[in-house]
Amino acid sequence: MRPNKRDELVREAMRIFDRDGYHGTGMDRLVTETGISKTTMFKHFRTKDDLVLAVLRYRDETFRDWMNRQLDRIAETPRDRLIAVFDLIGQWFGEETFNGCMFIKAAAEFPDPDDPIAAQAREHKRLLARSLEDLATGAGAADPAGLSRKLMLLLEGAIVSAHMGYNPGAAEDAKAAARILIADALSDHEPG
Amino acid sequence: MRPNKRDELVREAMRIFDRDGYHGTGMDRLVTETGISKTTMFKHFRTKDDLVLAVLRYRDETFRDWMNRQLDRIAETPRDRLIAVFDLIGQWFGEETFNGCMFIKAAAEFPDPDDPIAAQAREHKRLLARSLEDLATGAGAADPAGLSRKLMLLLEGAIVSAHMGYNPGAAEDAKAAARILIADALSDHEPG
DNA sequence: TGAAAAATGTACCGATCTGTACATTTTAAG
DNA sequence: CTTAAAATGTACAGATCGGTACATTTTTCA
Repeated sequence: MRPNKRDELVREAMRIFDRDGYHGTGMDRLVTETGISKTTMFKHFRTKDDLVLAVLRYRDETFRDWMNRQLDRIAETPRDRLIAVFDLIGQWFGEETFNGCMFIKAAAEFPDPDDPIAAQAREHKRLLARSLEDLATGAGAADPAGLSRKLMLLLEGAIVSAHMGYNPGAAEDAKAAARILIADALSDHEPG
Repeated sequence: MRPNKRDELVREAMRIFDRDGYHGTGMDRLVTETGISKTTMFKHFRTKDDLVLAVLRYRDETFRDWMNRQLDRIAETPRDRLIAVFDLIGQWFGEETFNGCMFIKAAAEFPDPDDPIAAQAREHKRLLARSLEDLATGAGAADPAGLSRKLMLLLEGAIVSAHMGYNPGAAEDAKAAARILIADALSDHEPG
């Protein structure tokens, strides 16, 4: 049980930051809600920003891991996996604790693009886009990077629409749109 | 000069909130940067949240007004206007002060969906979606609401991608995707 | 069992937060 | 010019912010 409280703190802080926001969550609140002492927190993390960064790294890891594993499980072909992405986010949106994307919200709360937190958020999205691009390549798209970027737009848009609460069927809409874009990208017509 | 300082405050606060975030901007900072006294601020707005709300209302008004006027100016048909939306956001992304969408960021910083600030953000998006739906109806789409929701996904996705800085060509990607979705929505095939 | 490491509780620091009190000055309009 | 409204400056209240000091207790592991 070497770094035990540390991991526990990261997991709990993730939950609380996601629910209440980064600036909206004070260290004292973390103490009372996790039961972990402030002394311990600042022994593991020099600053609150360091904790936020660790939370985002953990979130990136678990989220992409979950998505990749689920995709492998529920869909066979790269093309089907590209579409299944939108089933997964629909499932995510349906969770009681769903409160939008922690990286989009981090970008909103830490406006300086040079801030390591903003950089980590950007990197998470890059990695997601890379995964989609690999699937698009496997599906035989003529321009896999272009298809990936378009599908990322749908993904981000669905997350934001669902989070803001003005489109409860955002995942289904995104899936329908994705089908159209994928069909277009896999057809052999001339671009233009 | 009845409500003069009030309007000036709202305009300046919009700029500063957009740049530094809502929780990231203290009232004292607003005082030093706008030159307006704190006494005056709290005479016009009972709380900071009231000021945030006024800022969002002003932003909603000016943004949608700008978009509608520009659309009328640069495109003739409803179909062309639906596409021109993505030229406009590309123009917006290119502004030096571009820092994402104030409503998406408000939703990120004020997580309670019953908060009037979150409600105002939601309402702004509903109004935008309504505008797109009207254009889709004018363009002869079989399912204008559905097309509007899909285009909103692209719009939100482009804003987020551009803001987070991982896709500098987000507006162009969104425009290309929009062309495909619009063509599909205006064709007379059976829906799948 | 004993020693090192980890975690705790409390009390505190200076800074910043939203918001107020109040007396004074500036501005606008008749 | 007068008068009322608007805006200002200062000073402050009470709470919370991130972060630290330090002595004590708990846990781990050999």
